[in-house]
Amino acid sequence: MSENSQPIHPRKLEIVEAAVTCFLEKGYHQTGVRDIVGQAGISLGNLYNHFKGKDAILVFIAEIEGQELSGFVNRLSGKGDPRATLEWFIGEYAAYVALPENALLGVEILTEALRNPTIADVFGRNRDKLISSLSNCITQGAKSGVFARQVDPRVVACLILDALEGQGLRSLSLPSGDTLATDVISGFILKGLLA
Amino acid sequence: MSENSQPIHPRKLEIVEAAVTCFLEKGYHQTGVRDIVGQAGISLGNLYNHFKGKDAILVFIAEIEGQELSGFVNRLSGKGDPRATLEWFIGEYAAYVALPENALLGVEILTEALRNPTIADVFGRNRDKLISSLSNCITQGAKSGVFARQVDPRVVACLILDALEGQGLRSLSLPSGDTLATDVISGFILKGLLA
DNA sequence: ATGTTATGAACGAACGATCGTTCACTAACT
DNA sequence: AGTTAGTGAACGATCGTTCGTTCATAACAT
Repeated sequence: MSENSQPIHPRKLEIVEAAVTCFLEKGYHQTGVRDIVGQAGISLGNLYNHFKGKDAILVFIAEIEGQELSGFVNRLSGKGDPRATLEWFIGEYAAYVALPENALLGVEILTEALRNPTIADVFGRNRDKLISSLSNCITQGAKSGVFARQVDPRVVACLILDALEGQGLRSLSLPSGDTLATDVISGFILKGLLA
Repeated sequence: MSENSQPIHPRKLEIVEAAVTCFLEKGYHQTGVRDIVGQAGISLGNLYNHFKGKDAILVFIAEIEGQELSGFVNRLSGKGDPRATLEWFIGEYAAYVALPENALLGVEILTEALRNPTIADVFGRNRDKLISSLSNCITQGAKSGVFARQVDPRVVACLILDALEGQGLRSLSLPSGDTLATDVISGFILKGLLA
């Protein structure tokens, strides 16, 4: 992990924040660096004092996203009751990906990762940590007999993430956060998971 | 549905095919019209004799995708045994979205639909038909007692689609088509669905 | 049959706009 | 004096689109 050997320049965070705003509104490729510096209220050249280029901004954002996910990873890797942990995760992660910012940025990073190796690297590492810890939680539940033993827990973990993220993406087109859907998904997953 | 009142100009299909090739390789926004006409082996101006603009090509592709999905919709809406129909659907749709062309084009259209109303319209209609027919199949199964009655079949239908499409997208990074994963997903869904 | 007109596919130069990036320069603070 | 943050003009490239034009064929009139 890239430790904060030196605290991040505040201006750099301002730029990131402005970039996020633009990426959410127009998407990564539709956003020009001039949009970003305009939103940040700085000059064009100054952006390059803090970032090597446009790409580096998205990489930085992806890394931040990874840090945000570490909260989930830690709890999933903890020694708590697997079923309670999983139920907690589903609820919290559903809420997390239901935020437009997270849903939109997530899909933006995902699609960019399809063709941009640098992004793919960061994204892949973040995702692998999440899948592994979730998969591990399922396995722990199986060992204690609460969950059914899965042939491939990682596939189930992916299914859970896909379902929650898909719902998060879909909630963008809906008036308000549909908590009902989350309950339905949570119930369905638990039924499929319980021994 | 827009019936083929007049057969489509062969050249138009050549352009679409070239565009698909480019979109798969570079993505929609990263592809220039010059890339497309280069791939198609035609002149720049000629493209505009067949399409109003770059946007119209993607709309056309989305419409074709909708036609391809109608096979699934028809069978799901049929009167066959719900469980057999569902199992068939999962297998076939998993195979469908495991094709890189379909997986990549799908996510390309989805992300474009997030901000492009025209694309959102076509995409939304196609998706709604698929969700409705799948949801209907689940409901039929519940009526005949094979499936558990769902509070919201549409949410479950979305979950199924998300799981399959997510796996399809993930299979892009894998060496070969992972049929094991499909079986795992299929088993998990059925377990959650059966009465 | 022959000349005339109409059609529409095909072309590629050119347009104005915007792209990401660089660079020479200034201002401020060590 | 040296370092750092900041500026915006300028660069070459590329963007999607428009335009005037060519040309082979089709339709029609004589």
